[in-house]
Amino acid sequence: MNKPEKSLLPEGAKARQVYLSLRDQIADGRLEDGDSLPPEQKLAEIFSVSRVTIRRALDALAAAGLVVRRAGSGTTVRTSGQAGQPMAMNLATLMPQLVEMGQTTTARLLSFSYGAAPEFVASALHLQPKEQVQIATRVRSTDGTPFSHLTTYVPAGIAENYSENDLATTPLFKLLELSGVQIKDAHQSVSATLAGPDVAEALGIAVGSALLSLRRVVRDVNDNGVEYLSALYRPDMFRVEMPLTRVGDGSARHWQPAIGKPPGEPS
Amino acid sequence: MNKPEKSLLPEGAKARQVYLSLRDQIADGRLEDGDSLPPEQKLAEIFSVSRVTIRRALDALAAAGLVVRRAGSGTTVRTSGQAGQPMAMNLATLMPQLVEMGQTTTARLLSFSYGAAPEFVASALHLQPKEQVQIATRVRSTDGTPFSHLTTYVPAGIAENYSENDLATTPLFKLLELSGVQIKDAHQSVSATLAGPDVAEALGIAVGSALLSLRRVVRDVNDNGVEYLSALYRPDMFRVEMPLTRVGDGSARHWQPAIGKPPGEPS
DNA sequence: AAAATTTGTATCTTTTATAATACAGATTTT
DNA sequence: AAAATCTGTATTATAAAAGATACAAATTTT
Repeated sequence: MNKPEKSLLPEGAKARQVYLSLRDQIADGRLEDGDSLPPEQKLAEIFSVSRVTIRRALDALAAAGLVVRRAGSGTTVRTSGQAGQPMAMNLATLMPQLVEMGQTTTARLLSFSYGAAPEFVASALHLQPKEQVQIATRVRSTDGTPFSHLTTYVPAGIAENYSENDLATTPLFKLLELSGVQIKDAHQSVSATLAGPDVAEALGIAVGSALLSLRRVVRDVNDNGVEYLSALYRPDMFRVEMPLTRVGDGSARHWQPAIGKPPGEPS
Repeated sequence: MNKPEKSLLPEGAKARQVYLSLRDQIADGRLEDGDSLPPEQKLAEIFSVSRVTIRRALDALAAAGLVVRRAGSGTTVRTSGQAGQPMAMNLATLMPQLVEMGQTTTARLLSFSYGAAPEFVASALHLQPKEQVQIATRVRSTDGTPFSHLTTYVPAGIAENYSENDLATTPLFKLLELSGVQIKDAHQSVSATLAGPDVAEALGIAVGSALLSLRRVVRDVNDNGVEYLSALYRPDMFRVEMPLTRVGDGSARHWQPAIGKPPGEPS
């Protein structure tokens, strides 16, 4: 009745550690495509764990498609033929390059309510304490695979200009502008966090997976905060891309974000 | 002095899950400063685990300073008085705002060698297969606390223009320009990953912690790749900040990175 | 074709995490 | 001041992860 349950992230502490170590060696080039891993028995000695534990780690690596195992022959690294490149959000456009990639996204509304703004939202949006905000949580998917978990906070007065249904179809900042809000600027902050149970379930990933975390505060022409976004992205499906140019001369030489130009194609 | 960072996520699978869930609820505002958590017995029922497991999770939260526990009274969320804001790297300058923050960083060289470029480096830098590169791994600290783990790949011909010692004192792109390299542009890609054993040890964090991952390819005026950087940052100490402006009219309205302007102060 | 390797599978033991339960000490409520 | 709550601590039992071992099946080497 219970299927083997091929987990991408080992539950146990040691197996997980071995998995992460090998994954890192593959990711940073210490182990390259086609390289043979040491036999399981050797790995067990290297990591000072039992072969069973090594096995669990290798199972996870194989499930993730990072290695190929063949009885008698051994385990080899396989990084080519990896799942297509993750979706990219170009900083210059603030929008995922969906059109270029021929991909479409769908949104599903997980929760929708009005309530007092949490402290950090109120201060970021310059709201009165306890001011009412609309809190909506959505999951975006591409080709049926969820890749982002979005929670937005919008002052109640503004949020009343669009319907709960609109949220499932239209990007929020479009809704805001359609509502007459004059967006002036935004500030994004990117970081990383671990997936908790609810987010993990919504995104179809293991609890404790790494997530790209993006927070965005959007302000209108009067410097009133109109949107606070807390977004979590699967790092294997989403990245923030930033083309940069070196400008200026001599000691005034500095970096500047390249605008309007997509990132250089990988040859 | 800095305390040895007792953030230690629980080893066990369930305790870790509870810890992450509660931590997330605190992080995203569902639980606010001063809020009382349900008593341990209630939490055990809510999460369907034993009180012992709840206790381990709360121990970790308390060690991380996110909650305060008082016998008889209960456990309350404490987010104020938290460790100061993380260092920010402004996109517009590509440099951490160290001067403004009155902070200094030191670098420690973990490894230094020459070898064949890993495939992904070779293709990103447009190198010949097997071309020699200098591979250096450094850890940067601020006030004695390590916050980033940097691995750089530089073509051997270029790398010979500076010494191993220079690496510990000077940002790499400065060394490159001092070496006569004319940097034209760069491309950064930001994502997230989990800390493996070696990185975890170097950064003084637990294995399996979330890390901000940044990859940067720097090219010179002839479009030759001169540096490949793979950087890992502690998310509690480092963020990438991106100020953005809405420009244009009507349907041509779009986002643009704001340049030369530091992010708005949080009042 | 035989021998040596290496992965696949199975069983058993040991260790560790979790569960269940009880009660003491601190704090608040009645 | 007594009762009700809640955290702190301890004990024992059960479940899960890890270790140890043996051998079969696939592959490579000799």
